[in-house]
Amino acid sequence: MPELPEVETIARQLSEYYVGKTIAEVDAKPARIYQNISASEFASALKGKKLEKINRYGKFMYWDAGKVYPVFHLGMSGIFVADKSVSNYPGHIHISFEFDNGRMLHFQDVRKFSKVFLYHKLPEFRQLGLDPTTQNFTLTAFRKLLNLRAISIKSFLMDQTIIAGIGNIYANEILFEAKINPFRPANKINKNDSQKLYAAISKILGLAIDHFGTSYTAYRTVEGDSGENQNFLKVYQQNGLPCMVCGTLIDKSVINSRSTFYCRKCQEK
DNA sequence: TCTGACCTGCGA
DNA sequence: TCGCAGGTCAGA
Repeated sequence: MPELPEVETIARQLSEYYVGKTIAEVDAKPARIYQNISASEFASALKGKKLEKINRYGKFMYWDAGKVYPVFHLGMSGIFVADKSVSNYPGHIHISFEFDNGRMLHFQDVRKFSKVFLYHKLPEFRQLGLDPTTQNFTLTAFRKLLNLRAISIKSFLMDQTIIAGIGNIYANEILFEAKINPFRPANKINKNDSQKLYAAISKILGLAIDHFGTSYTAYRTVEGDSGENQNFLKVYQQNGLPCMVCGTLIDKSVINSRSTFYCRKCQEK
């Protein structure tokens, strides 16, 4: 599910509602989502802890709960809901937090592809590449990364060890914005196009954050609302519809087993 | 570098 | 009933 804009939206809402509050109770049901800890250990480690800060790196969200750091990757269908009444699938709630102000927070994942970790020091995410919302993501750094890889530019954008946070929806939208064919090898992107691509990454992700993310299927905000960015998509799931720029019908293809949407005219090879 | 598996719900 | 879906990773 969620790519960088959706995780950012959730992190911002959780910060607003829950930071500064103490976790009074944790009900963590055993599930395969726990990676380095059991559900019961996760619950007992967090009970009584004050939620100091909520951060995000790429598609990972991590909490600072006073020397305890739970880390969440939301997989394809993981969401946080403020109240069970806003959940479409209450039977798929895996963790429930009760805060000292009486407010509840539930973690739900229908498909159970999420991952939950717990660390006792600040996580560093060394296995991940640059987060495009950080200061380290410069045009110079981006061009260096491009030159190193012969894989398709779409695969490049979605490789979390190169750039952290871009998934299938935004890879398609970013390439359309930059007018670059998704099959082009990353190391064949020239100087002019690398500049356009670099700008498109920030623009598309920024707009999606402004629109509270894209709700194509499972994603909802903490309050159970849909995001709004699905109303602004130009190519993702638009196959067979005319391109907004030139009118050519949007094409659908497959790259690395993932649906790929692009305009053959605007994004010529 | 690519494919299939993981899991469940939905729409054609 | 079947194929597909925002992701990741092991294994070929």
